[in-house]
Amino acid sequence: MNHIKEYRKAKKMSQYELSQAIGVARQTINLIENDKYNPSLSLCLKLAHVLGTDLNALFWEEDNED
Amino acid sequence: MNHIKEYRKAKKMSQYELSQAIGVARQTINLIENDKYNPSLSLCLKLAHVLGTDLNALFWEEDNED
DNA sequence: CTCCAATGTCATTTATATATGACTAATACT
DNA sequence: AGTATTAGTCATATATAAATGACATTGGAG
Repeated sequence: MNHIKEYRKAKKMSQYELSQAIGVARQTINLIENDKYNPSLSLCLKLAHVLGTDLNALFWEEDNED
Repeated sequence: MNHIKEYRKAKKMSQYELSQAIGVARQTINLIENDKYNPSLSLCLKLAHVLGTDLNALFWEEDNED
């Protein structure tokens, strides 16, 4: 799971607005928020910048490896 | 630019060893280290785990606004 | 120097991220 | 009640990440 939706809501943006700000399709945002697939690094970087945060805040889970 | 090569060298791993540890082809590691393309988030996460670091350390550049 | 491991690179193929258009289901507002 | 906006989802098409096999180059060790 990622935290895109939380950060997007905090910015009071719709999926459409976020998609336009980044330059991707609305469906792409929707699929990523719902973990339907696996965005590219460059898209992750754009998301982090537009949402005013960083990669770890959006995508990093400190997991235990067992 | 990313910092994969530095972290890989710090672990004294070859591109091949890193690729095997992650489960991708050696060429994939090579291309990513040389910024030839744009890895997926899941691959970035695996890299960070195997290299004992996190997403920001490997891929985040804090751009200053001046 | 030779030998070998590590790296860079190329061409081809396969898997999948992303785009596009459409439709439905909520949610919000009058 | 309605209408508009937002969000979830589907099917199809395209771009590109990643796999594979091969070959050339570099760098280090003997």
